[in-house]
Amino acid sequence: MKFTLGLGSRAWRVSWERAAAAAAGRGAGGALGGGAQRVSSPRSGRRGSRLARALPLCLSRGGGARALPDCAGPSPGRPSARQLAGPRAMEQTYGEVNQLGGVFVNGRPLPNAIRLRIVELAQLGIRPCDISRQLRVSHGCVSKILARYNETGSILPGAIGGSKPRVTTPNVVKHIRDYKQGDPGIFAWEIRDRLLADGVCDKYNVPSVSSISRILRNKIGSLAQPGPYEASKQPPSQPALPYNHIYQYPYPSPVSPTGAKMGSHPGVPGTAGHVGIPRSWPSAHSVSNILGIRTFMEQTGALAGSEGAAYSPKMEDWPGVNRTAFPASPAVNGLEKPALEADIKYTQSASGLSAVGGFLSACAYPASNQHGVYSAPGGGYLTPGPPWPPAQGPPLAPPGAGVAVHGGELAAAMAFKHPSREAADRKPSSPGGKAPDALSSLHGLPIPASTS
DNA sequence: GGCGTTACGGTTGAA
DNA sequence: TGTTCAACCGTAACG
Repeated sequence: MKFTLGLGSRAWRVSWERAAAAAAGRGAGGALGGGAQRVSSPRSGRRGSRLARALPLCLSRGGGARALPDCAGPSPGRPSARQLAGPRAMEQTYGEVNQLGGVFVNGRPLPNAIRLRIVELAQLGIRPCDISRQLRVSHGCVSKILARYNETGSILPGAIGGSKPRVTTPNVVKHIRDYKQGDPGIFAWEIRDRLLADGVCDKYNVPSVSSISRILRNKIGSLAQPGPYEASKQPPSQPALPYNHIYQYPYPSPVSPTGAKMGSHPGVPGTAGHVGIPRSWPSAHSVSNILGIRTFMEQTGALAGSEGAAYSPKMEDWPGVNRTAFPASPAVNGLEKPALEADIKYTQSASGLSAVGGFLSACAYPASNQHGVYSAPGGGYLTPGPPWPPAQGPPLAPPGAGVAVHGGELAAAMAFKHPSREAADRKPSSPGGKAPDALSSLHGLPIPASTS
């Protein structure tokens, strides 16, 4: 059995048997805890011992999974799908399987649905190690996502690629020059203070002293004449705080979903009035943010399974996710439709490997859709093991329903998670203990006791 | 056994 | 158009 994964224009074919075998090889129970064989090696050689490298997802013509011999070779850098050549290159595209049996795409973020699920389970009081096993995501990743969420309130990955917007805009350079001309003996730190005082920059985009010094040295130099850079490139109406919408990147209050709902649908400018947090660059989107948008989308019927061809299937193309898109769409109120589609489309089978068929039927997404990459492995993220979900409760992700949480439910459940939450709120002191009542009804999921 | 940290190979997109 | 660079990613392993 196979399924096709899509990553942008790349097609990823993944053998489900490979994933299943990778999981089964580490214990029939599915959970790593008991049967997992930890691949242990000295740190110096750990890269060469990566199971993911040894067990790439390969697909032969006959449908049987096999490991490409060259995948485990000593050559630096495992060949990527793009690098494969030959008559069967089109067939031998693959993702990777981690030690837990989960499928991931190296270099690419986990799907939002998984990220959301991680946060959700953590807030249910499930320990990160259990989350890791259940979702088949490495514990480092779980830890990372939770840490990020606790820090920023965002479950989304940071902006990948691109460059940070320059803080030394022509306007800033102009002001620096003015300051220097007005007071040739001014220090860089004084210029910095004046940039702040005059509102040319704020604390998030003010150039560093070293940058100012560099500007003074390189761009302003003798102070005699404005450089061609400033003269020719300065826009006629440079905003005083060109990157404020970036640097004061806010995330909405979980208790005010209204703004989120009406937030940053593509083309709809985001609303202000959020609390800026001192994080300079990466994007952030709160869970409630996403859910708010989801609710909005649900209300508008946009989630009725439409493909939304108008939106890029690439997560980085989502405004607010992609660094590039920040200026065009603040997206401060959450994900746009593509992000929602990512969650919606990322279906997971609660019954895991035993329900591959059902999963596949629910995963009829175009291969060109990147989220299809995760839509398939999504099932792999779920432990096929017996105790999850508990038999007495509804599954975490009913087949066909996907991992996408119902916006209203999770929004309510997440509402307690205020951005300014304290560390004490991060995790229950006793993982197996009671979760807040608001959470205990989330998805109707009973809070499982600690498995250890 | 759980978890924070980090090296590593990979992807991405602006310059 | 192709390359470089610096951001990010998740995994695996260490401690």
